[in-house]
Amino acid sequence: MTDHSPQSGFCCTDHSGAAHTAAILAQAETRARESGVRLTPVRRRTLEILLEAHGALGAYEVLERLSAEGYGTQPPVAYRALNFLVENGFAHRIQRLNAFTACVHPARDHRAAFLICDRCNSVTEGCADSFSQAMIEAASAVGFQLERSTIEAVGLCSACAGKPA
Amino acid sequence: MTDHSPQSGFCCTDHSGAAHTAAILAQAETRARESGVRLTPVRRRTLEILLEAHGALGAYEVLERLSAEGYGTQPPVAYRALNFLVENGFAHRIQRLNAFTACVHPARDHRAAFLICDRCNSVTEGCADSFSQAMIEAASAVGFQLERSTIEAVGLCSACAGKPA
DNA sequence: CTATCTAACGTTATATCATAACAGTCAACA
DNA sequence: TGTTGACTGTTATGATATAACGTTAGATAG
Ligand SMILES: [Zn+2]
Ligand SMILES: [Zn+2]
Ligand SMILES: [Zn+2]
Ligand SMILES: [Zn+2]
Repeated sequence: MTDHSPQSGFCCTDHSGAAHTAAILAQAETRARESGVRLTPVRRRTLEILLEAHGALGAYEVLERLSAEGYGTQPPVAYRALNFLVENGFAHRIQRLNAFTACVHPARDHRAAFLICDRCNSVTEGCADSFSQAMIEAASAVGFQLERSTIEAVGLCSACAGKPA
Repeated sequence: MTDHSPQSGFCCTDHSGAAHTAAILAQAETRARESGVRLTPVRRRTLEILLEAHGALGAYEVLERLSAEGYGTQPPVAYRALNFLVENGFAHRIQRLNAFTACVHPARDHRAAFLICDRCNSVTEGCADSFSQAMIEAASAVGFQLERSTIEAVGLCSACAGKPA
């Protein structure tokens, strides 16, 4: 149920358990130390908030929680922390939802793809390394030097697919 | 230079020539007639505006042009026309840019992928039917019923890759 | 131990993107 | 010819994101 190895394609939806949260947070801290970036209190708390969330969170939702806990109350506070997390591989931005989600395997370099449920808005991160490689090659065939890709799929998660419309 | 067949992967960047514009517009009109949707003046003009543009256009850019030509002056005018075009396969939305681009082959059913140049903001539409199929299968392996995907790649177009930074 | 520097944080103000809600128009048609 | 429904337009507002600037606090050089 909980295979985060890079070849596994899409993985499970449930990343909100406390065990996962703690483990992922620990990985993130290790990686931050190794790469010399500072996982400051706001940044760390923002990552925790994302990890505790069931789906992706909008910047203003994150801001609400942060300001309720005594951090800054204005949008840049949330956007700065979130952008830091995204730029350093601790979180991903979900374009379709204008929202952010914690990376489920921040310890390794990877290309991600996302499965977004139309019904319950759950977001599942999967590994898109092979898709990305194929796209880099297809793009290069027309002279385009591909740097990074956004892959977001919309449909029904397994939980919602079972239920009636 | 101008192969729009569905197997060709990414195709050329230059779709702004008058010949292309006219041909694509004609295809769109044919398809609209066939599928019983109404390509009204605002909608048709909006599609022309997208076709004439070199890259993707934001809704407010489209609105500027429309209102300068005597159409409505308020955002819903542009958003309604653009949403109509997207829903009916005449245009695509580029999530990363909050912008819209005319579909280069509105005559056929297809899954699109986009190559977005970081430097000049050009947008190239390519065919992603095979990627999409592969993703549907990968998603189905974890019980996700995939409906549609957004695939957007960022990098340097062939024109910009040659130039100095 | 100070002076200086800089990354990070916080604020105010504003820009940018998008939609809700409702009124007028007009062609289709019972 | 009255009704209907799709379309276009408006006003008003909501949602997302950033620019610009002052403050704080840890790091480093003197
Ligand atoms: Zn990730
Ligand atoms: Zn679901
Ligand atoms: Zn297309
Ligand atoms: Zn370019």
